[in-house]
Amino acid sequence: MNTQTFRSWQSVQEEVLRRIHAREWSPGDLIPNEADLAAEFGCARSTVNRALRSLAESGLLDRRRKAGTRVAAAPVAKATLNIAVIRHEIEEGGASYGYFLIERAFVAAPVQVSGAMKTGSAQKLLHLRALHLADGAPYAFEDRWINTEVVPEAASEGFDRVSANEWLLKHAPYTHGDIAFSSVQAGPEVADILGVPTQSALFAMDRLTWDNAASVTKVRLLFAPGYTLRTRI
Amino acid sequence: MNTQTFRSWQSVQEEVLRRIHAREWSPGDLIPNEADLAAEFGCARSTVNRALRSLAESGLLDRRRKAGTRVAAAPVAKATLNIAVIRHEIEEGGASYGYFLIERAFVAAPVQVSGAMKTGSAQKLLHLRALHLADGAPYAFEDRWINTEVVPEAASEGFDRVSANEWLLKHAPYTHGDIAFSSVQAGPEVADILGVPTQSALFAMDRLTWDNAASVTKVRLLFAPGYTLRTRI
DNA sequence: AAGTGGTCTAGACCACGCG
DNA sequence: GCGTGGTCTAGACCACTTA
Repeated sequence: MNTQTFRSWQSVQEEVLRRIHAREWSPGDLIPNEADLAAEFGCARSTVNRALRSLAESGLLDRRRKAGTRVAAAPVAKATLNIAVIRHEIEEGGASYGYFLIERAFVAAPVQVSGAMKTGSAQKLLHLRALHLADGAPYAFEDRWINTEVVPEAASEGFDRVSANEWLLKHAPYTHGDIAFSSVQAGPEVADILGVPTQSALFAMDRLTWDNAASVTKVRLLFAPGYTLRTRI
Repeated sequence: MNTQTFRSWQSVQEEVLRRIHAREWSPGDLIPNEADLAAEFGCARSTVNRALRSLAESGLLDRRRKAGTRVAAAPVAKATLNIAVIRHEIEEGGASYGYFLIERAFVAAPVQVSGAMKTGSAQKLLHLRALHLADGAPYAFEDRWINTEVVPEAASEGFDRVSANEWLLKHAPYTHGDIAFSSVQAGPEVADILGVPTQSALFAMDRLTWDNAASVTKVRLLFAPGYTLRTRI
C-alpha cells in the first residue's frame, strides 16, 4: 500500500481531489472516515478535517455525522461572484470612471418598491437615478431607492459627486441582501440614457439589502450591451 | 471592561460582526490580534482564527501577516451562485421537466469554438442542440460542444433521453471551468425554438469546463424571458 | 447504541511581510 | 528583526444521525 505522507491540509485536499478525479472514489461513494485517512496520510485528524470541510463547502463532498463522507453525486457548482463597487470594476479594467447624477428626489415610492422594501406606502424614500461611464461611454444605469429612516445621513448627501453605489458601502452597514440577475429589454428612456437602440438586451442586476429586518436600499443596475459577468468554478 | 466569554467560533464571529456593524470597528480599522481577542473572549486562539478566517473568506475582513486584521473598507460582496442541473432546477420549482434533442452532429467546430476549447481546428467535436422544458413550455435552449477525445464515451451516447447537461456530470470529471453571464437578443432561429418574439432579451450562461489543460465541453444556455438567477449575500 | 463529523484546547513552529 | 496570521498536533468532548 502506498503510504506516502500528506502533511498539509492542501496536500491532503489535492490527494482527495486526485482520487475523485481518477475515479478511485466515484460520485456517490462513501470515502474513509477522517481518522482512517489521518492514519493513512500520516497527519492529524484535524488536518484531514480541514481539507474535507473545505471540499464540502465547495460542494464536492457531502458530509453527515454518522453517515460519513460521500463524493457528491450531482455536485452543485458553486460559483462565487465578486460584486465590487462599479467605479473599482471600471478602473480595474483600465478605463477611466465617470459618474453623472440624473435625478434625485424624495418621494413616496411605488407600491412594488415599498412592498419589496417593507416600508409604509406613505413613507418617502430617496430616489436616485444615475449613470456610470467607462471612458466616457455609458456603462450602467442605476435606479435606486434609499430608506432614509435607516440611513438618515443619506438625506443630506447630494450624490452629485459620489455615487450612492459607493457612498452606501461606507455609511450604511447591512446584514444581508438579495440579488437577482436577469435580462431585460431597454425601454425608450433607458435606451436614450445608455445611448443604445430601444429594445436592446440589457443585463440587469437587482439588489435589495437589509439591516436586520429593515430594508436599506433597493437598486436596479442596467448594464450597457456587451456587459459580461464572469466567474470561475 | 466587558469580559463576557465567547466559546464557540460562531459566537466569536457574531460578536465581531456586531462590533463591525455597531461601528465599534469601522471600515479600514485595525482590530486586535488573534491572541488578544482570544484572551478577551476567553477561548483558544484557534477558535478566534476560525471565526476571523471565515469572515475574511466572505470578504468582510482583510488579513495580512504582520500587518494584522482590518475591517474591509470596500467589502467586495461575494455572492455564491448554485448552478444545478437544469432538470433539478425545474423540478425544485415544482414543475415537470421535459427534454427535447434538436440536433446531434459530429463535426469540425467553428474557429471561435475550437479556439476557445483549444482543440485543433480539424478535430471533430460532438455538437448538440437541445431544448429544456418546464411544464411543457420552453425553458432553456442548450447549444453544446463536447470534446470526445477527453470524453470518448460521449460518442456512443445518443443524448436523446438524457441531456448532456446531466450526463456529463456523472461521466466527465472536470477540474475547473469558466462561467460568463450576459444578455443577448434572440435571433430568428432561437426565437422560434423558444417560442418568443425575435429580438427578445434572453439571459445567457456560457460555460467552458476543463480537465486540467484539456477542454471538456463548451455550452451556451439561453433562457426564456422571465428567467432570473437569484442569490443571497 | 455507536460511529462519524464538528469543534475546542494548549502548545508549538512556521512563513510572510512590515518597518 | 520580529509581530502577525497560518497551520499542525494530540487529545478530548460533543452533537447528530443512522442502524
